[in-house]
Amino acid sequence: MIAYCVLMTVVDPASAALASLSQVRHAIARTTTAERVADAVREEVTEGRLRPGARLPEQALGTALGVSRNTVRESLSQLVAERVLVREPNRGVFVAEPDREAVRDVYRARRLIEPAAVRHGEAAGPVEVVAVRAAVAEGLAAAAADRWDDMASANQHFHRALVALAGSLRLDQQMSLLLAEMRLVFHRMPGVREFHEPYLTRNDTICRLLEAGEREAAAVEVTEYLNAAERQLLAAYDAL
Amino acid sequence: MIAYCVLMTVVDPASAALASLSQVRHAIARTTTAERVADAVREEVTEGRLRPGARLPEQALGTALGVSRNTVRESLSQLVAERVLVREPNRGVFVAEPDREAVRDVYRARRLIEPAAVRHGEAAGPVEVVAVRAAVAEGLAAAAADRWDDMASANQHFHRALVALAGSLRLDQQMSLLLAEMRLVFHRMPGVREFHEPYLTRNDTICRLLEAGEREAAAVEVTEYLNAAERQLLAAYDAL
DNA sequence: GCGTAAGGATTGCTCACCAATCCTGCAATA
DNA sequence: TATTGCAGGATTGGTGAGCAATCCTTACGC
Repeated sequence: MIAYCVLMTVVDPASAALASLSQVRHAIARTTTAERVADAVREEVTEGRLRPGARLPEQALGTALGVSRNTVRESLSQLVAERVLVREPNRGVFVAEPDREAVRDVYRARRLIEPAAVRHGEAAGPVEVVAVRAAVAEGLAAAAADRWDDMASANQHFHRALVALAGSLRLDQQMSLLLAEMRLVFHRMPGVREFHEPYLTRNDTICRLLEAGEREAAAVEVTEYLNAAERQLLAAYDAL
Repeated sequence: MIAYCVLMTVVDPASAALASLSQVRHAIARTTTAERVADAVREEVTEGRLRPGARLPEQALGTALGVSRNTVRESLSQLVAERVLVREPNRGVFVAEPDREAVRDVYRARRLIEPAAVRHGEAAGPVEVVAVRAAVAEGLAAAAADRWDDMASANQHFHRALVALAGSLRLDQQMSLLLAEMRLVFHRMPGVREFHEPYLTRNDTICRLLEAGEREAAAVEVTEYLNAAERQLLAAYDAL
């Protein structure tokens, strides 16, 4: 296999270039209708225009988006798999309402993944650390401009950048799912600003440690960050 | 919300009992046809009866399983999301053929998750360690009886049990996806027996360390295990 | 050998339809 | 009063036919 590729490179350099193009094929490939519908619904949910618990009737969605009910069904199934929506058999699909246990479970996973990525991530090169710094800057800028929604997004970018230190596409995708679920948690409670603001300086601290190469210290800081965030969220649930 | 539940308990104990029943609701819920089709296809793939690269025409599947093409499409979409199948737009869906890079990516993720679960898992109680021991015993028994397929399954149970030490349902599911992908890797190459057998004693070693409470040492052992397995698989790819 | 056109097969998607299930409201009953 | 029973309407789960677009194959012409 490898020998074959090498051979091709020797014989015909252009072929190798073409072969590498096949990796971006999915980018060229026209997005399917079902995907676009799923993207649209997902955005409505993550942006908070569809609140947790809201019902999504297939017929209504179909006519609203100008696509058939079958296509809608396909999209909804995908979002159910992503935990953005929940299907209740013979009743319909609803925007998920993460409960206390969901929060605890998500944080158990995050406490495992994020510090480990910071501590032992195999792709923690300068480029990846720069991405972390960029997310921190994005958050500070958004806060300075009073754009609180953007600050929340920047915070997600920060955590995504931390996991990216592991250099695993599959882990990145898993993290995206967890963060999408966190968005739903935030939409269930008030005070997004109050929640995220204190973490701006924490993010900066973690990033500085990373830039200084002190990964163990950074990992410890991440763990404390996550513990504090979980405590705060659970307390908010109690007060609900 | 919480106050309301407590109130109900005080006023009417039977209501609390009924409320607890809602937690097993999903167990009652009749499985949908699309799900069953997905399960069937997934099993065909993981059992190796559908080889990597095999094509799955929607029409043929539908008539073979006695369901409509729409239902088949829904099932296939789900399996594509699980990475068991790959969809090539306007061409069809195929059993995935994990390449070298897929193997490297999966192992990057596993090297992050598994040692971290062993090292810092928050649910590493006696019960969970017993589950690890059970998987080790299962593998030894299968090997003693020359049931090599069962030994491979037992090995997967072992790694699932390691991740279960973290106590996160979401992490468990992510691990299931990674292991399903590994099954496809094994089906692409010969010598399942030769590959798995040497790891029986390693599994036992890791389990002993866990039982002795030496989690750090166990985690190091898991890391070396994964490194060795990845090297062996990549070498097998080169020889392909 | 290489480009190209015709033909067939499959996918992506729509539409119309039906049975089963669920929800609602209302009457009947204890 | 509170529960039970029961039409009715709405929604879901699933089917089948059908059509345009795309892809693959093959044959043809140069």
